[in-house]
Amino acid sequence: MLFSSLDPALQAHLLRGSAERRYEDDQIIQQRGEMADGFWLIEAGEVMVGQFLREGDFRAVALLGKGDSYGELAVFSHRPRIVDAVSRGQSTLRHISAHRFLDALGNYPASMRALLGALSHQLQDTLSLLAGMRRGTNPARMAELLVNLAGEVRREARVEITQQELAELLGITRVTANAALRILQQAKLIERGYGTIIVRDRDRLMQFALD
Amino acid sequence: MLFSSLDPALQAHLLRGSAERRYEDDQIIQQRGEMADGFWLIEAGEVMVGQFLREGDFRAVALLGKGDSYGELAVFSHRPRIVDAVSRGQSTLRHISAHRFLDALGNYPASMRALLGALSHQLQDTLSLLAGMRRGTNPARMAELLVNLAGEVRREARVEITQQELAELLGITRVTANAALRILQQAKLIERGYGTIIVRDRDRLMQFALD
DNA sequence: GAAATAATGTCAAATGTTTTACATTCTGAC
DNA sequence: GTCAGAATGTAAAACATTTGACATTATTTC
Repeated sequence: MLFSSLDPALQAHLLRGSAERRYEDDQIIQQRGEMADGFWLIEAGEVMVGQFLREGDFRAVALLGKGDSYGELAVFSHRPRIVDAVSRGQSTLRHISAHRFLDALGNYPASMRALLGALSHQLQDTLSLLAGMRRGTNPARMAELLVNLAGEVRREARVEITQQELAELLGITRVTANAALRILQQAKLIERGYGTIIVRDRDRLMQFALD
Repeated sequence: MLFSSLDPALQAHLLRGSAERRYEDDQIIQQRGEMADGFWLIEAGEVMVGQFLREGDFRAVALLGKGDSYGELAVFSHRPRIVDAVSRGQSTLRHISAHRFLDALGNYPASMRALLGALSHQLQDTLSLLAGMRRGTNPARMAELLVNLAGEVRREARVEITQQELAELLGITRVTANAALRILQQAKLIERGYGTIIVRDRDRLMQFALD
């Protein structure tokens, strides 16, 4: 994430001047098309980033959590925002103004280099994702997604997410997502619960993703 | 593109120290996994960027032409390259060393800001593409791709590309690509030729892409 | 604890995509 | 001009995904 790549002194400076904002479940934080006046740092809770489609469907791009930042891109590019962001459950964010950010950044040349590195890294990841999109079967792509969501946890991670949300992240329907999960469960890699997926064997799940 | 966002004086400086290299049709310019020692600027010809899959298939991400640069990401992120690059027909590139680039960049703070902007813009575009990937039917996605390839041309653009390559850019098979093109032709938006697509009506094609 | 709401599990029909296969057309080389 | 190679056009079968529908189970609300 970009904010965490900044110099700690700069991070502190930005936080001092930031405003805390709370959002309720499903509340819209930013909308596509708006011009950026700053970016957000997630203090607590989770945020879904993606695009609302015409019919009201949502195509998720990422699920962000505590310590993650987002919205910096539109600040740097001076272009309208290209994704919608929605609070998932209650969340607390800090809003850091573009003006203050860009001004302060001039005094931290090392942080600019760090930003270039972090941005490049992220673009590499995204391109890799784009190239790999269609690769592999749905169960394999689902396995990869679950490994990411489960995080670093060694064994028995509990991921609190609905099958609807998983489907939106993969760009498939809930029926197909459920079928993929059933296959992973039959292989004893996960277990399906109400609003949760339990990752039983992260290592073998990761192996499965590479097929 | 990133190179073109740099200060003209910096561009000139980098070009002076660059080495010219020629590549033949289908020759591999860079491979996934290599560490970066620089980036390329395309002087003439075209370069396909994407990933070779295990079975030898190729999943294209972009088709670059004269004036475009690529390979900067791995330089900034200090990570291995994540895409393969292949010459499409003969091409002439200039290789700019990472060392020289990063050294010179320190003297051009405004260019660093410009790079942040250009990188952010590109990441925004890529995220948008990622979110839109599965959206729309194949004919609609094909229409969008052709509009991009046709460039700024007002009417009657001639795009020299095979259906196989179009399929690789969309991540579908040639059969499906052909079917999509047939539909666009039936709507009198394009015409299919041997190794070429003629865009008859760019405006309506763009309209079609939004369905 | 009953009712309302949210989420999961599953099915069948319709649709879309890939695979496989082969004929045809175009282009460049000789 | 003929031939070989490259690219296109198309069809049928196999496979995968979506759509729409409904039953079931879990959770929350009152």
